[in-house]
Amino acid sequence: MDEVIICEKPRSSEKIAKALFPNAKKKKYKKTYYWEHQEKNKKTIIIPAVGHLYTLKPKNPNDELFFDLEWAPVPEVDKKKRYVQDYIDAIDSLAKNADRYFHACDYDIEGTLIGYNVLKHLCGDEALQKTLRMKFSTLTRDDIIKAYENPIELDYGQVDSGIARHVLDFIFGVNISRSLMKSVKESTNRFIKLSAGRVQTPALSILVDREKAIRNFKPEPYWIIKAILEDDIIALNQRGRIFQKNKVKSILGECQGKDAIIEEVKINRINRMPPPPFNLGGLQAEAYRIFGLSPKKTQSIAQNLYLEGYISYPRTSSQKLPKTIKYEKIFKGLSKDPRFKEKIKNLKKPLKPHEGKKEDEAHPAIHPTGLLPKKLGKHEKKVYELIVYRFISAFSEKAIIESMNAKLNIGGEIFKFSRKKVAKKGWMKQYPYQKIEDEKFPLLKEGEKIPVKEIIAEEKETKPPARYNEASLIKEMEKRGLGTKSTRADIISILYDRKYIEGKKIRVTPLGENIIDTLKRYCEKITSEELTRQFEEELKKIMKGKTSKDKIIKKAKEEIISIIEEIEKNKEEIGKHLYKAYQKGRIIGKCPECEGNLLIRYSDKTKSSFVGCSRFPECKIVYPLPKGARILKSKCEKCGLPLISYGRPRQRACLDPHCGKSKKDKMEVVGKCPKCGNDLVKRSGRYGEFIGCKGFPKCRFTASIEEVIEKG
DNA sequence: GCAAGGTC
Repeated sequence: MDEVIICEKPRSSEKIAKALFPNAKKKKYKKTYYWEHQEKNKKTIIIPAVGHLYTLKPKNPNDELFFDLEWAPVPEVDKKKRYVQDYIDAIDSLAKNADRYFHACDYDIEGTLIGYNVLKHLCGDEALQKTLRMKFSTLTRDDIIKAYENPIELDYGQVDSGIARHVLDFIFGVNISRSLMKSVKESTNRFIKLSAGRVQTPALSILVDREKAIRNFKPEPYWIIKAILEDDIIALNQRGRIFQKNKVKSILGECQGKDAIIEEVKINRINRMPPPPFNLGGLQAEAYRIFGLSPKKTQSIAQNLYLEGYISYPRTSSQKLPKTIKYEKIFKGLSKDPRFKEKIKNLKKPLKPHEGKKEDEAHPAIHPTGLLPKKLGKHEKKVYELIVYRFISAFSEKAIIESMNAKLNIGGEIFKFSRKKVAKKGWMKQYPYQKIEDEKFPLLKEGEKIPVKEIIAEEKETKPPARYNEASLIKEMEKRGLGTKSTRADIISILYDRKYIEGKKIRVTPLGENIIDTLKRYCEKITSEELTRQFEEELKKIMKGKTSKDKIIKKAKEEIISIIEEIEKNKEEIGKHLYKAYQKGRIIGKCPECEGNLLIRYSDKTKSSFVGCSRFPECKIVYPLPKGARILKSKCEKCGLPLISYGRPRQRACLDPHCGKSKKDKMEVVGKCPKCGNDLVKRSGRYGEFIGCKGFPKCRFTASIEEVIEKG
């Protein structure tokens, strides 16, 4: 009897194989691995997918609108994912026509669909009829064995809602994106890559709202009143921000020149528990805070560390560290590094981690495996150590913060001040990224009178809300349920790629704002979280069998048709506005030679960006842009053009590569050398300007300017 | 080309 167990990914196939058949043989197929176990007359194959092996594509790519979709192998649709082919081939050649199948992918909608598509497309005609579902919530030995011994039926509600999720995202996102691009193309004959989607558009909308709030913000002046006393004590008037100037005057009048009476001195001790172990979002936020690494970079570093076996699975939302990960073993491994050992020796037994609230059915929080890395890159090392120290901290003792809060009465006005110091360092000593406060507590007694050096009113301004950065945007998306732990960083990078947003402190470009304004008018739903909510509800109904996927898809199709019709009707206006906004965002300064603007342009011929004048072809001013160059806000001191940053390590220079160089170096090409074919350039010599070959001194061809003009 | 979701 042949038995096949289909797993979602290589890592889980290994765990499942080892749990069910400790003696199973690990075998290789091309670059992939699977497990084989022979027992009496039963042979079992445990074999992995790599996430989705199949993806949707339009049946007919020439369709105006894409509603007719079919499943196609991922590598066929996405050339960057050729590695998936080996996994498909492995299943195709090893897992066909078995006597029974186990669907052992993650127990969620996507996992169910991953396994379903494998069974449907790769395992032979009858495979799905011979399929049982393993249901487990953790990849622990006990859970896996239980799931194998008590399999359930495949839940077709789950399958259908998975299919519906893919279809809905595709027909909304792709069709609306295409219609936006089409309106630009047809009204301006220009191509700009544009996109909209259930997750990226609401994310962009959050940023636009913030952008508008910042723009519309009117700073208001306010005052805070401070009392300066001895021992560097600065006490704050408890009224906080005062917006009326005359009130400030009257308060100053009340308390100026008077002594302070200490009304109250409170000393408190507060326990500060260690920070929770990392889930992916937490790691991304902390790596951004401490090292300035982008969430996408952190994610790919974590993925590498995981593949090398140094850390656990990083795509987790859990902040829990269950005993089953075997604390002792991990610490034993880590202790081989003296720097880690130094911290680990401070841990008190029994080992018990302080955990966070968030859970993940499939994986524990990110933690080191105990296997020490041999050689790591600069950033990899930083992220790895961050994970290790965070892990050690979770097992460390709480810290105790001692605080002093004092209330002073100065001429009837109450002033407050507080001081903090760490009374017991606990985990703070273990986590090198933690600031340890150590303020001195002045000796103050209740009822005592102390002199006041000065009372001052400081004028300040209310500040606009802060801009998001990548890390804080990920947190916001997490809070609103937009995207998943594994997609958020990628979605933000799409917003950058499309030039909807720019900068570390994220600013929205005119194009980004225009996309949102346009979609708000024609398809408000896609700009808010509403579409995600609606999907969630409908998918739940499909799952419970309360409605069918076909009904839901049909409804969505009608909705999209009416949206696209509206866009189509107004395509002239939409397209022109989008293009104009796109151009506006590309302006980087004034042209030094004419009245035009300098724009970032793209050459299809050289497949690279450059800077050129908006009055082209009348004005032919161009500047090259090195690959990966960024145009800075600051200007060149010599010529006023913007500065650029480029190369590795990053260096700064004027946009004009000839800026600051003498005229001699600025070679103006006037034609081809008749002698050697090299460029002819204008040069200046002792007797004025002349034309010479660029190949000098190899080629010594020269001519006078008049001669060249004469002969053309 | 266009989405969002899995994963090496």
